Amino acid sequence: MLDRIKSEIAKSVAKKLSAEKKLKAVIKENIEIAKVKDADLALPCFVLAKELKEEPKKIAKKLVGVKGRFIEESFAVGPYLNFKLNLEDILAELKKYEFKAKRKKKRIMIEYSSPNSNKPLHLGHLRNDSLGMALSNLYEFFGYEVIRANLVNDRGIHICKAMLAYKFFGKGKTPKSEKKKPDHFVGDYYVLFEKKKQEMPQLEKQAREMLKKWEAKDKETRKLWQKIKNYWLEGAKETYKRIGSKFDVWFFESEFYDKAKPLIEKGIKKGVFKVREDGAIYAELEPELPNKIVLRADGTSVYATNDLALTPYKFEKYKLHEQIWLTAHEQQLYFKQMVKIFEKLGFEWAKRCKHIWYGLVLLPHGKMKSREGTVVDADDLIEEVKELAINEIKKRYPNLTKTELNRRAEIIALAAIKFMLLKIETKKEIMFRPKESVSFDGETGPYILYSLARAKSILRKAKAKKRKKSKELINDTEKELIKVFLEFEDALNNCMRNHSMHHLAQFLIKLCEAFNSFYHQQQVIEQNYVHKQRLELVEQFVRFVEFSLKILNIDYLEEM
RNA sequence: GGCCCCGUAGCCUAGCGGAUAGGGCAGCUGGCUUCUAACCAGCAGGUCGGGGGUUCGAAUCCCUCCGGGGCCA
Repeated sequence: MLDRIKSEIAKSVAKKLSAEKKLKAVIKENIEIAKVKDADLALPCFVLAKELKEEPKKIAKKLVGVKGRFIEESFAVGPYLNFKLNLEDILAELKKYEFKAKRKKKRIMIEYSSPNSNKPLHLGHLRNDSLGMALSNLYEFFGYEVIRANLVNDRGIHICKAMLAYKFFGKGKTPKSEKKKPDHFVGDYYVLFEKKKQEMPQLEKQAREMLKKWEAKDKETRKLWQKIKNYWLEGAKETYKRIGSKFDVWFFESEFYDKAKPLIEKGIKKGVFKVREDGAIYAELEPELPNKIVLRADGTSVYATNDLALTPYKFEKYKLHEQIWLTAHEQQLYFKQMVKIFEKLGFEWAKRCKHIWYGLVLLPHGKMKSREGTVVDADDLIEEVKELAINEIKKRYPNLTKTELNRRAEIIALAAIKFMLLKIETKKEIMFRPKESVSFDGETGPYILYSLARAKSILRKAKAKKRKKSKELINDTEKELIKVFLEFEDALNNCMRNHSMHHLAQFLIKLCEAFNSFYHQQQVIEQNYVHKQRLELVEQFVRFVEFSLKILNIDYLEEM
């Protein structure tokens, strides 16, 4: 929508300057949302000055009085040519605007979440999943065919630790018998292992032996492993469903860790991989990057072994054009190394592997460590926030049914958590302080949901009344609100460019702030009639907020 | 030791080289018989970590130092 308006205005300006095509493009590029109150859009003339070899001030002055579509008035302030727009036209444009993007026909796989199958999802996963889902939605909006993938780390020593603890201390126990969510049931044995290890140091050795047995495909070990894994999977899927994470494909490390041998041999012949004295195989990447071990001296696999097999498989099987790994910052070097290795192995798709990373979610005492129990568990967090939401709802609606109370609280809690994680730039670390981080006031998910609910309430009540067109949109708050809509496309484009959803979240905050100001100052519904344009403005607000929330994968309410 | 991020009021945060650095939380003042007060209006709060450079113009780009986080060795 903004793009169309920009184009029109650039056209008008270019006409006045009798500018060539190239200059017209420069003009369009430079048109921005005005930062001053008495204008809607602005054209800073600095860049034009270079092109035209004239002072910016003079150019702005010369352009005063530009006429054209959408333009109500144009005036110069120093080197700026400011525009007041015809708000009726803009509103009409908003009404016409469709949330459709061009079809690019490129297939992309976005791998996100990537949990370990020995413990429940934690707050870090919530950031990953929130981003992963939102990014997937965004890519789809931009015309990609997105395959959402989850790679489960379901093998390794940590898995065996949980298995071993269960074997020793969990005889006959099941998630049902213990009344525990199955992934927590598994996680508890992992924690128990670390605890018991203090008094039973032989456990560590036994875990390693178990891993060897597992790799040798020992029947009994595999049976136990499958059992534990199924428990975990059942619980994890419940959480994924709850937070709205969806996956088209599940990959399990156990199915790929031992499939890289042919590629490794090929790599050795090509000179990409070398054999170290002790027998370990590594990729020589120095001096550009540190060397990377791809197979341990004892022949066991590392993460890289798995990705070495999985990534080519992904491209081949799913005919991908691009691929994204979404992980925390800590794995940046690792993926740089992987891309380099794939390049050296001669895979042409290597350059279309992207690693998108986000800053860690930290706790006041530092990094989350599941082994030490300093983890904010995803399910627990959602429950806690939900309790807070229940209290708030009860204050307002003491007579709701339990089911409805529960339904609303769930949606509000998830909105609060997801929005908290998405409104901050991807690269930034998030310091999580329970009380302050998940608030319902100010720039929060509930604030967005509340604004939307208010708007929807107006729409419901306005249905029965006659619409009456007023002469014009006069009030400042109406103008400010319309102005914010103009930033919508920029917000989406920026999200795409920076792989950060905060632009869209910040847009929503701004839009809701403008809406609430408008709401307080302007009455939409009068006793006998409804203000037509104001109602249309509310309709557009609802449409844009709903769409944005869908991209962010945040569910909303009709009433709140 | 090498590399990657971050540093904006007490706290959190926005700001694809351009107008008076924009919000939120906490604090203070005011507003619910009018479309939902999870809201709104206002006050107060800033050496944009320090220094240097590039530029007509720097929170934004470059260099350097300091502080925080992470990865590799």
